[in-house]
Amino acid sequence: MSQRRRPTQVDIARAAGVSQATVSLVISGGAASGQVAEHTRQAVLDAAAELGYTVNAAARSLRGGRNRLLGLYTFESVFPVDQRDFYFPFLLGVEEATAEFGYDLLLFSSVTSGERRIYSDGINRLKVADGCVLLGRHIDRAVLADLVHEDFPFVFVGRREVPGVELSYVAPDYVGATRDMVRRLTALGHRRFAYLRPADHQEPTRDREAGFRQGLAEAGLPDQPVHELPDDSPGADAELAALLAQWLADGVTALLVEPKEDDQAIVALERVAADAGVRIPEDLSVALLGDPTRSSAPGPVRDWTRFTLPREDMGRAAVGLLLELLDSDDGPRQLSVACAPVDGDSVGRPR
Amino acid sequence: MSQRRRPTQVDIARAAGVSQATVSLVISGGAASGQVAEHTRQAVLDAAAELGYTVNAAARSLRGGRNRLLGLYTFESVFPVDQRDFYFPFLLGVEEATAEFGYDLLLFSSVTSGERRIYSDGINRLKVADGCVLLGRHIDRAVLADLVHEDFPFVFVGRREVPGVELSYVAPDYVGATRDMVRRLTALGHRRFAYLRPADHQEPTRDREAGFRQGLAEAGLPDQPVHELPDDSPGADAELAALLAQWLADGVTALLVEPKEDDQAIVALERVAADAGVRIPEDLSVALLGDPTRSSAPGPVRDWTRFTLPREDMGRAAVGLLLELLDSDDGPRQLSVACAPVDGDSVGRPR
DNA sequence: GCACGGTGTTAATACGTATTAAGAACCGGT
DNA sequence: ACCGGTTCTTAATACGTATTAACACCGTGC
Repeated sequence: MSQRRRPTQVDIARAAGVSQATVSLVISGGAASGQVAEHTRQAVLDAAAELGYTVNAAARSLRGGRNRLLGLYTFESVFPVDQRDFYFPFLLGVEEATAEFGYDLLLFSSVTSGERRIYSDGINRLKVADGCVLLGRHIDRAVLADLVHEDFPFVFVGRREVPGVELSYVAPDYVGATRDMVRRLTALGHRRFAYLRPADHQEPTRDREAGFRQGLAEAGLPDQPVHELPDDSPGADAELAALLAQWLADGVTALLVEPKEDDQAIVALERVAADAGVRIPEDLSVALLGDPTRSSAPGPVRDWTRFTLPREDMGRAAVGLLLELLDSDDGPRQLSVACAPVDGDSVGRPR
Repeated sequence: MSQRRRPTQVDIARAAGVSQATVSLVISGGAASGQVAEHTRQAVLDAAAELGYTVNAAARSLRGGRNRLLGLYTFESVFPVDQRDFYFPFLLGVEEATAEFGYDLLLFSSVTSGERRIYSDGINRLKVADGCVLLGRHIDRAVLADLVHEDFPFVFVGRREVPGVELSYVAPDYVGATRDMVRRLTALGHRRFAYLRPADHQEPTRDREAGFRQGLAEAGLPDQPVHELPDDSPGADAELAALLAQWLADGVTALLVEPKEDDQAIVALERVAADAGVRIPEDLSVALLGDPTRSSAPGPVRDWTRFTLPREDMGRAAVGLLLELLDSDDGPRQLSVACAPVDGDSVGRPR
């Protein structure tokens, strides 16, 4: 492959008999390009095609122009190209909306020195793109603050807080959806609840819990116990069995569970309930506060009562919000997306 | 988005009492930076830290050339983000290898004026990336020739020929795999064959057919009939039933089928054989010359005897070849990838 | 004292693009 | 003929960085 110098706008200008500034007006196609006469415009395009011209993305970025590239970056260790990945539908929504808006999608998946990072040697790699959608549960909050400080346009998928800065994000309304789930359960007659959440305290977890407490307060019920999902250590089943026994002894008739991104905890819950002879929903109603992942356990899959977050729609909405940010001088924005209830069959009237 | 100006190397230079060139030497850390005195270097780093300096990647790229982006473009009308898409595994392989080599992957999926094209107003959009992997069965051969003429580095996935130019590609060895399949069937005792192929005459179809004829010649057998897969028009089943009847009357004991990208033809074949009371493989052995797609028909899925092409590996190999092209001045290259046999249960001894 | 080599810094420049104010040409009205 | 407005093009400049040859200074040897 010969390393021929690529043609620049100066080359096009010479070939078309105009100035480089005119070439730029035509090629960049902005509002000012309307000033250019049609015959001049055509001469420039002909010359560009003949010489095989294409824009130098770096030069355009340096000058503050746009490359019509939107980036996608995840803080998770695995890039979401596996269809079973929780984040895969977000990628589909992002890809679809990006294409529709006439942008190409840049997957920031490169690994250097065994790691994938936004900042490498102080250089923000994301700036190759005009803006970026960010995914992931376990974020680096310092990196987010850095992105805000350098005014790099991004939209995070999910609600996140970083002290001292305001972020743009598209987030499911977990507060409302969880409150509605409690409302539904109390309408069925449930008065005693238990609640299982992941051990970390990320914002989505805190939002669901806030919705839980709102739902209880609405129904005039006292605060009720919140527990952490056991991890997958050897004693986890025994721990869960003990919790289950305690709940039943306390008169708990409904359990709310925030699913993790794998289905291990839900599989364990079903196993422990079956071992204890507890039927779902006859003896204990169980509602999930989100979608379970595709089950990797053998056997029929339960149709859980839950709410579902529209992941593809959220990916699309993130792109829409990001493009709004690119087009305006306003500050960070937040968008809330409703979750949809799914009836399922894991909830019934209390015994 | 507030428009605060970010600190530049000129600002650092002023704060440290040195020139911008000295700042650049320190920050870029190349071989030449060893010339800078330690106390000067420290003053620069202190000033950079105090002012919150980060490198502008676009300016650095403009000065140096490459963006470390590899592109992916498909000539198919749908971008392969659906996991059932024939091309999805290629995308997975491309993404994985691209990340490993420290490049980010740019999906050229943008749609303008209702279309997705490489050349728009004569401008090659792919050139935002350093090079590009191309996919698709129904290609625009003129576009490929244009890419070659402008020395744009690309690798096509699959063997393709364009008059007057030589292309770089990674291709399955369909000739060898089909010849081996014929060899296997003749070893089982089959002497009379029928062959079904798609109606178009793309290179992969021609390669398989060449392998078929090689296998026959090896076994000292005369040429045998080649037919086109019926389309999905109303009379297609009748047409296929007539062919089946003719084959059986002629003593055909083995059928070779090149699968299309959908499974419609294979579903039809199974239906027609069952209607005619022809059992596979007892009455007629059937071997597929490639992978069938995931079946959309209800019921158990047959384990077809076939060869399989390693689509993810091919995606990876395409990236490897593309990076070789980027790093060398040599001309176009071709790489052949072996297909793996799958025993399946649709082939047996002739009656 | 002069010449040479080594060390350290910098002025100048280039990379390729986008923007803007200025200039030129043209047209219509008075 | 002159003036003002419109259309179109362009000279000049900026964006932020990396590179290179030139320069200044110092030390050493003759």
